[in-house]
This record gives sequence, C-alpha cells and structure tokens, in this order.
Amino acid sequence: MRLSQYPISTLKEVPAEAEVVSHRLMLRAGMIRRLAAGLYTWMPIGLRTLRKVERIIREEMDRAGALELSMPTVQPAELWQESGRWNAFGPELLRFKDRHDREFAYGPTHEEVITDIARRELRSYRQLPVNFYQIQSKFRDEIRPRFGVMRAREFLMKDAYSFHADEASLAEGYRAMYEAYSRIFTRLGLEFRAVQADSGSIGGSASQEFHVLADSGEDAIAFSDDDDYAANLELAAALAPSTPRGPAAQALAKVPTPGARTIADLARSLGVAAEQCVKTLIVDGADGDVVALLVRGDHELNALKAQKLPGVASPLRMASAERVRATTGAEPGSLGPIGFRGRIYVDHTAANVADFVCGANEKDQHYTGVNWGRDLPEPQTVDIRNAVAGDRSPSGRGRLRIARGIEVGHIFQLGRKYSDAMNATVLDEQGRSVTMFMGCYGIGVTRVVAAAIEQNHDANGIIWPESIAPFRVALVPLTYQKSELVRNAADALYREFGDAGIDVLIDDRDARPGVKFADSELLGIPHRIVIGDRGLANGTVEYRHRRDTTSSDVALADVVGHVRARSAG
RNA sequence: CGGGGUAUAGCUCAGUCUGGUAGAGCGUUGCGUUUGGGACGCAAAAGUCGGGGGUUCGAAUCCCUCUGCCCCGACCA
Repeated sequence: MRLSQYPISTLKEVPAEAEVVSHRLMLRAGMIRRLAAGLYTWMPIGLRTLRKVERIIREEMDRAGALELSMPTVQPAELWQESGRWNAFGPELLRFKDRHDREFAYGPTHEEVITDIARRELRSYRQLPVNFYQIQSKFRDEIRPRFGVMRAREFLMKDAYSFHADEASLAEGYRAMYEAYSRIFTRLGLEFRAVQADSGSIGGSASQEFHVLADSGEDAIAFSDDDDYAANLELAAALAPSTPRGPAAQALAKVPTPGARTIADLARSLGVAAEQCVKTLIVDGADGDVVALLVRGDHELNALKAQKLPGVASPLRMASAERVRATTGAEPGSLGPIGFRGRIYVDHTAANVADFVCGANEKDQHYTGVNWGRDLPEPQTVDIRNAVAGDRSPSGRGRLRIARGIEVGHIFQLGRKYSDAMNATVLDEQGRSVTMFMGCYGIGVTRVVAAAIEQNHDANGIIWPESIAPFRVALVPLTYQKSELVRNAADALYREFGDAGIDVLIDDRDARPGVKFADSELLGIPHRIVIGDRGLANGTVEYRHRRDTTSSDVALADVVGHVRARSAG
C-alpha cells in the first residue's frame, strides 16, 4: 500500500477521552474513531489488524472441526422468554420493538438462537457431536463502557456452540476447544494463561477463561509458581493455614479507639499489625436477618464465595448502617463477634489468629487479646477471602502469585441448561429422545486487538506481533520525491515484497524523515527499512525491527531474505 | 443507578471568577525556504462558545433547565 494513497490520520496529541494505553494508541494511530459511548468505527488501518485476528481464529476453529455459520444480530423476544433470560438478563440486553409492536433484542450472545437451530436441524445422535461458530457483532448495554474497544457496547465476538449426545462427548469437545484456543492465542503472539473461572450468568458447570497478562487488566488471577494451577481470583481457594494457632498469651481488654474507622486506623492507633486484627462485616442474610463475616484485617472479603454460604443473601449485600446499628448497637467501625447475636462465619485464616484485636460493638471501643475458644466459642470456619500472593496453592504445589489479566476468551460446559429449557433433543441408538449436552466458547475479537497493544507497546507507539500487524514491512524512502535513485530502489523493494506475499507499506509522502519514522513507530509495523542516498551509494539500506534499538545495514539484494529471517526468529 | 468532573475551531486547550461581541498550539490549504528523528517563514480557511429558557443596553462569561461525554463507585464495619 502506498501511504500517499492510503490516508492515515495519526495524532500527535492524545484525545482527552482516552485513559488506557491501548485506547490512546488506537486513537493516535488512527485505528478507531468513536461514534458514541462504547461505539467505534474501525478505520482502514485498524480493520486490517482486526481481519488478521479473525483469520487466525477462523483457521483454528476450522482446523478443530467447527462449522462457521452466521446468525441474525436481532433476535425475537419469544426465544429469550423460552430460555427464561428475557427477565433474567437485565438492562444489559438492548430491547426494542418493531413496527408491529413485537419485541426484539440485539443479541448479546446467541445460545437461544443456536439452540433453536439445533432443535430444528438435529434429529439423530449420528449428527453429533457438532460445533457451530460465527464471528459477529454483539451488543451489550454496559453500565459503564470504557477503555475504548476493551469494554465497548458493540463489539466483535467469535462465539461457538457445540452439541453432544452425552457428557463424555461434551468433555471431549470442550478439550478440543481448549486446545484450539491455546493455538489461537499463541499464533496471535500473546502471553496468556488459561484459568479456572466462575460460569456467571451464562450458566453451566466447567468453565475456563483465557487471560492476556497485562497490568491494566480488569481481572485478577491467581496462579501457582510450581505447577499449572491458575484461577480467577474470585474463584481461587484460600486454604486454611497449615500451622496451628498459637496459644493465648494476653488477657482480654477493652481499649478506647476514638475515631478509628478502618483497620489501617486501628492498627496505627494501637501499634499492632493489620494481621493481628480481625474485621467484622455485616451482610444481609437470606431470611431477612443479618450475618457476620470475619476476615483477617489485611485480607479482603470474596463476595462470590460469601454469597454461596447457607443463610447469606445472594448476590451479597452489605447490611445498611441502620440495620447494623439495630442488630449490634454499634456504629460501623467498632463491630466485632463478641456479643453478636446471629450467625457468624469466620475465615480460616482469621480463626488462626491468637490475641487478636476486634471491635467491641460499642462506639470507639475495641477489644485486644481476644482468643477463640476462650473469649468466644471455637468458630465455624470457611473460605471467604480473596487469596493473596504467597498463599499455598490449592493444587498442593507451590505458592500463589497474583497477576492482572484481560479476559479475551471463555469456554463453558453448559450441560443441558438451554437444551432442557428449549427442548432440544435427538434420538439415541435405542430410538429414545435424549436432551443434548451443550458447550459454548467465546473470543472477544475486538478486545484481542486492544489486549495485544496493552501487552506490546513502548513510548513511541504500538509494537505489533508479526501475525496481526496491519502491515509487516514499512519502507521509508527518505527523499522519495527528490531522488530518483531512492525512488527506484524503494519501488523495486515495494514490488519485491509484494511478489513475496509480504504486506508492505511504502511511505512515499513528501514528508520529513522524522515524520515518517514517528508514524511507522506509532503504527507499530514490525520491520522498517530506510532507503536513503547515503546507503544506496554502498548498495545498502537500513533495517530495524520495531523492538530493536539500533539499525543495521543490509545489502539491497538481501532485504527480503533478511526480513524473512527476522520474522522467523 | 449514585457521586465527581467536563462541554469554546478537526485535535489539545486558554478565555468564565471580575459581562463589552472569541484566542493559542497542533492539524488543514496555498506559496517559498528546507530534507536522516514530529522543520521554518508568509498567507488563508475553519467556531450555532453542547441545546433551550431567563437576567441585562449587552452573555462563552451570571441564573434555571435539558443533553452528551469522561472518571470513580460495597472490602466500610
């Protein structure tokens, strides 16, 4: 492509709306333009990368035996009513009516539509297993779209759905998708990790997320430093301490703690470590009562774990200040288990502390030297905290580390959730009608592009993985308009790369070198070749990989071979 | 949804407090000089000051209202 005929609009200044680096760079490089909150146009240069991501996904899905189809984005309400999600999905589902006053939704996902297809088309177990996929726009009316295409409302998704005669076949299909996903993200040049996950609103049993590791990620993941255990932090088990609790050494004492509202305040004013404190959180119970949840002062409550406990309301809700006052007689900030009337759950680690500090259920008063089994009954211990770095891995090997991740893929074993609700059956060998088992598998295609940038950039711009760069080679002739020597050499190289099937962009603009260098770096093109009179006098041009810090001279005749060699390495 | 912020040229912003009829840089167009890291000079085009209402001789500026956009949001007990 000739840059003189391929207008790009790179920006020196960062548009005010952009917060994260991928969003800033995508705007600056002219890849995307915003239409409205969470809605983006993909400009030509951005679309080239998006299409390359799609192509890799398509090739690997096809290789795994999945069949591509295309379903409508607009879906009738009746299907959603049948599955029960018309009411369950909430305001994320964009609903509207047609001219006949019939209700529709813009698809946020396609379980209903594909299950409808499956129940009409699939009659026999002999047609199974089968896996259908599509790459298509989805719309989710996010509460707060942000970070550009990372959390947009309209986005491109690859969604696949598999159908099986039995559970064993589902497990096998799921494994095949796991492998396909691993190949896809490897080919995309991303550093990723598959982690155990909660199945959330989609439902089902086994589920894993694929995360691109990046500090800006919205999710926290926990993984072992000694084996392949990895889980979303909300799911990662926090094990009980392996050492027994120490003996009680202090006497119980009530101390004034004026103004201390947080554990940090408390630890500071009493001169103790946060680990020596136990914090009491009062949440709504399932039966209109309240429940006390205790975790160690330096730990965080895990809502997902807590809301699964018997007697705790789901989703988890903190009790209102008025209810806290009514049940404990104290202000938030001075709550504790001593004298609390009601159900108490204590995290394993909090139950392991001797001589701890906790609220006294009296304004500005705390207890010190509290001991389980002496000042309080031995508690009912549970896992209700987030795992932290250094915890023993639930796999039994190694210690946990915590990293940030961007969820780019998610695979589920749905089981019969949708096929049951929508009566999707086939006949088995005995001629009996059996409900199909389903799996579903998604990749956020547009999010992958942003995630790739989050993971691959520097102060000058994007550094594309070779496989998804909009162009692989940038030719930068320094005086294309003035020097015939430079122009002929550049044009010859341009043809040579084209003939070799390597995407090449030639910067034939009448611009100063600095402008061309800056643009090629901002755009993140992996291989840059600078063609100038100086080198041509010796029959050479300058080669520089986007990750290099210096250039090297390469003989004109060896340029394509040199790029090929660097691509492989 | 709650809280905070913001809205002025294509982009980034100043001007608002203290009312007097709109500016800068970048970008764009033209001409000239430049040409190995976002050049320089001259000239030019470009704004319903988010919308509506009000106060006033006069409103980007003060008041009311609506809207868009951005950010933050139970771990506090």
